[in-house]
Amino acid sequence: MADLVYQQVITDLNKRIMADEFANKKLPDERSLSEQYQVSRSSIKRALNVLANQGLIFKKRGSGTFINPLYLKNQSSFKYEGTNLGITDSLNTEGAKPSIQLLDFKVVPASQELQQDLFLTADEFVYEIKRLRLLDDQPFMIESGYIPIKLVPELNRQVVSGSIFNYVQETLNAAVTKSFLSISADSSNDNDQQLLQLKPTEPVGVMSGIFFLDDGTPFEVSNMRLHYQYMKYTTFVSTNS
Amino acid sequence: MADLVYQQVITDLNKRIMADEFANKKLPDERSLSEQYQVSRSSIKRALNVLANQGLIFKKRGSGTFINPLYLKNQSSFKYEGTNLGITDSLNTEGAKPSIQLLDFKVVPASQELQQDLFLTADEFVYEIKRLRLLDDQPFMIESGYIPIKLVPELNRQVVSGSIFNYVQETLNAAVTKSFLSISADSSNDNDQQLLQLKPTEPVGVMSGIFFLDDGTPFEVSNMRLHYQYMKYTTFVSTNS
DNA sequence: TCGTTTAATTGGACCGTTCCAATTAACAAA
DNA sequence: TTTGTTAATTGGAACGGTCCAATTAAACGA
Repeated sequence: MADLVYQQVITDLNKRIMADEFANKKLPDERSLSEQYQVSRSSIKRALNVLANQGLIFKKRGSGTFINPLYLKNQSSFKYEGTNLGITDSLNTEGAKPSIQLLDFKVVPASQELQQDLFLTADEFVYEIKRLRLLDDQPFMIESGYIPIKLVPELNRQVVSGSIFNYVQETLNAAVTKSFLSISADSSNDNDQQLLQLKPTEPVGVMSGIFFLDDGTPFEVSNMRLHYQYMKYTTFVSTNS
Repeated sequence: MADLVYQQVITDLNKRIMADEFANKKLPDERSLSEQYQVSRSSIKRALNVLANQGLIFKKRGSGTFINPLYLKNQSSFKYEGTNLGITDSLNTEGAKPSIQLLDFKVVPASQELQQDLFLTADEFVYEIKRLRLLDDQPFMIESGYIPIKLVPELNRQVVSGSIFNYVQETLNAAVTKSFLSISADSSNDNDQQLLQLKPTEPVGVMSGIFFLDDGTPFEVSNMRLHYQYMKYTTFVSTNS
């Protein structure tokens, strides 16, 4: 994680910024940083671009590079800081203990939509995994996942009761690092209300998507219905990537 | 938009991919592309990186660059394709005519939170702009925006009844290109139900954030409550940016 | 003092190269 | 044919350089 030059620069600059080392909210110019870190200006630029895309700094040609004082307020329920995109590692638990309750686990034929999303033919099968996720015994997410059996032939109840992505990373040596993610809202249905302890007027947040392995293989189609108070997705949007 | 070398490569590759020119789902290697386009491999890499971060292609060292066949399904309510992040230009209207109904427009002292988010002092003022957005006369979003008066001293009811970001872009020559965005869900309150024509059990999607000018100046704090059927935020998440 | 012109600063785009790591293909040996 | 080794392919990281554009600072003249 930290053997790359530009990654090291990122890490160090992050520290220095958080330590308020740049009191005037302005970073040294790129040529000076290049000198300081004894790396090429290209690597400095690469590091600064990453930070800029996170909203931590703003760059202004002719003027300089400035720290965004509002970066701190950026606290989401999801962090995406681990080595994969699994909920287990991405969730901002804030001290609460996460747990998983397995609701259902079986093998079913791939529906038409699943065939399309997971590159399967009509005669192939998928695991159907329904789980309830909790934080300190408070349920907050109903998760329905579909994974081709051919990708993980040896999935069992025990594995599925824990972090599937971490299991895959250890056994198959393939990380789940990318996904299409769609976020929406919906009224709670009877099942939601019962499992998530919601009143009929209280809604759920919906996060659904397709998760990919690093090589682009679609690994899982997932549908997550969250207690509305637990869904907060925060991001930094920039048009000039 | 298209005078930059790597942008041109992006545009052209996009076309070729959409035209299904690469039937085997594999792009030429970077060195060949460099030759084809008569640009450096660095520029090719830059272009491919953008496409990879959009989820359009996957790159695999030693193997090649491959097209993601699932990219098409990626249709969001929001596109972020214009020159700024305004709703007016970002909304996927699908043929419906967008309109704005001005609910309230006044100048108020900046609250403590607004002072912090917009870099204001206690004696400064902000516009408070409440608007209802519609698509073909169907209301779908209640928008509450707060903009420092010092940034746009001449805002009036007519401007505020249209696209504020476009107005700013034309008059101040400053584009709104970046924002922190937070997405969540909430039960609908009386006001929501009345304005958005919702039943008590039907929820709203909430999108709130801070919008910045290109130079990093916080321009607007916005709170948007959407009819739940109109909120669909789709994105591509990748851990190795 | 004020406004204008000129120079210095600073990030942006792009080039072309070197070395490397992961993967795949080719080849040779059993 | 199968298996193990070697070579070629392909993307990744990093360097260091050129030229440019936006901005700011300095110098200058009225």
